[in-house]
Amino acid sequence: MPRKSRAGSDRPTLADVAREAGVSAITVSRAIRSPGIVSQKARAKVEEAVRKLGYTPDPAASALASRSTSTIGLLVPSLTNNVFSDVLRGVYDGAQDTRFFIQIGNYRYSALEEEGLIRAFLSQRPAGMIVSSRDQTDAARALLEQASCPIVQIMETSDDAVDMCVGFDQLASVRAGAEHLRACGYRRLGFLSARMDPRARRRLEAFRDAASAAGLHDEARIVTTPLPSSVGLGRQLLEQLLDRAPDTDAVMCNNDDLAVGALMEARARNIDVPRELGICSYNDIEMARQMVPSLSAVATPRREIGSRAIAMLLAEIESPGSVSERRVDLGFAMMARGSTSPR
Amino acid sequence: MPRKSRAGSDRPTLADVAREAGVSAITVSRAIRSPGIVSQKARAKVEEAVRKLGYTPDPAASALASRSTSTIGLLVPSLTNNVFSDVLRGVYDGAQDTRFFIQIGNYRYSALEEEGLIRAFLSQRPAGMIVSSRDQTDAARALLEQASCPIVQIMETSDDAVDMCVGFDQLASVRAGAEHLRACGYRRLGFLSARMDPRARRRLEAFRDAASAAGLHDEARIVTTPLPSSVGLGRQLLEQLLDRAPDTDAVMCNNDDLAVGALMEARARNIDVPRELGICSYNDIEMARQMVPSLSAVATPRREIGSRAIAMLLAEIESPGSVSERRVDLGFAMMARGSTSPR
DNA sequence: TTGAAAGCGCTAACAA
DNA sequence: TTGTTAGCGCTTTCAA
Repeated sequence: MPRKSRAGSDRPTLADVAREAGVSAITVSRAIRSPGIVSQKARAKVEEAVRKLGYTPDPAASALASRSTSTIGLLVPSLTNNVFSDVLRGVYDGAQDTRFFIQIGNYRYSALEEEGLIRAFLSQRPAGMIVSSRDQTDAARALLEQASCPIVQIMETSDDAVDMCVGFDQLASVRAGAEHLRACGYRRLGFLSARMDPRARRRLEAFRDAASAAGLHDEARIVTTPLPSSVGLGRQLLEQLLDRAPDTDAVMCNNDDLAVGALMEARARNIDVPRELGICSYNDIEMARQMVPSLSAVATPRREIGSRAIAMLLAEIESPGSVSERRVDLGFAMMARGSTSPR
Repeated sequence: MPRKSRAGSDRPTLADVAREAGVSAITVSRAIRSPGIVSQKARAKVEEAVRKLGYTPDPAASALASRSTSTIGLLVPSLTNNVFSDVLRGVYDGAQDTRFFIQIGNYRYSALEEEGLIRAFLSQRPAGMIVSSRDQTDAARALLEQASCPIVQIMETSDDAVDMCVGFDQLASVRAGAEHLRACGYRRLGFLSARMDPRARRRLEAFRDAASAAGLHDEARIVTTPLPSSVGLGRQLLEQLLDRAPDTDAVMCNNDDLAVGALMEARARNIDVPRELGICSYNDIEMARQMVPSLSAVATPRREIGSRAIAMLLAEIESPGSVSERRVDLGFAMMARGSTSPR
């Protein structure tokens, strides 16, 4: 049966708008996408027709014809983790008022799930991708390398980025924390860490190195677990640490949840922080700063990472090759507060 | 250095797979979408060809031809708020291993932004939508009512849901908190609330009603601010409350951040919790439970809301009309802990 | 500056 | 069970 308006979709199409405006479909398309290249008159007629019919473009048709979408994929290992909610915020704020949509994929700290998501996202021909790890499977890495859209890897700076990267030196940041504790005069340093994903593992390594270099390494004071991080877990880990090595005088925590938990456990045991026990947190989410005593912390630029990543991506989408600084180090800061003090 | 320019159309299509397998395109399509309806032999040939060519379907083409996508839109007012990160987790876990994708829209507590997002999402012909508010603009509400996909409104139970809803009785939950404080013997009840979106406002109203009914209402003890909630803000709000009404003996907080902040401020001022000041939190995220003393709280079923919402949606997408319980009340629980005590 | 024609890659509808 | 045909609504190309 020849062309005839199908039942079901009463939604106006580009052709309907064209008819209404008395121009061709392609003129409507141009008037919408690049108003600058059509005449004033045509544009006005199109705008009027669009308004009158309540026309909204069909993104699927657009994607099919143009072979590109307005989707930006964002892959994160966790949605509960406060770290990533800050990154998310930076990304979403940066994408606000652009034609782009953020689509989040949560791979739950599984490299295999991540690979599946990368595959699925790329099949949509995204305008760009932001990925949170540099620990992809080989297949995932290959997919990213073959991708035809710009890609930003976030959280770490690395020399072997697929395309662009923005983050900070994770190892140096942990060393700064250890050094802070040492400089305060603490000598029996513990380390608490949950969920040993590759990044957490590298940070633990960095702590070992730093402690060793200072002659303060004691493996008995390193307490880790594969469980996901939480405040309650921080309490448990400190308990374990103190069972094993009661004379520990300071503890570095691999994230804020654990540090808050450690602080609470210390309080429950009437251990004086910072006098009897120094606590240094990692990431520095707002809550950590508001504890009593306020937690000293290695502050990481999570939100900035998100906003910088999306900015780089948008610039690169706009004009490929325009981003000259393709490897951005946003640094970190050691915030000395009440939970540690010179002794 | 610019990244690779235009992608070649080297990507295999359905037609390529069909040629390789020696069957027609539609058979490939069927073998992929509903393997059950093609012969064993054809299926095997198709699977082999798919593997050999590394074929991935193009979702845009599929969406255009079938007039439907595998996208599920999820609209939340905030990404930082812990409340919604729990909901997100429930939704994502439920969508895991299905063919559906979750696409999040963050309307940042703005009804106007929400309307824009609803419009944008619906133009994509989503398979379903989950929306977090019942306070849409009239236009947004109209869009939802005309939508041709199932819709779940979450967080509150309401009688005028657009389609389905899952949540709990927000007003009763706050009344339960107020009643708990009264039952403990507290008599001069305060209330702290940040960001007065419509839901927060309704909860404040419910608190006023409950306090009034118990003869315990005192407007001077109600401290609110339009600022977004944070632990630091909880500290400030308690400070304001105690400036205004120093004899306040208990405080209900409109969420956990504020309650933790209030607890910290009390600690900084050496106010004994629960003896001198009772604190009741709202939502009950894990952190609240781990404080010292542990925070009493009205626990809300955030994760369950997410998983139930996605389950209802998937069922309804699968077979429209199959969900009989279209209005689900998941309840709440008053958790009495150390931050309040009978006196 | 505008338009006509030709698909983009897939699926609905019908036919065999 | 399998295939044929005709689009889905848009953008690309090329021409005017």
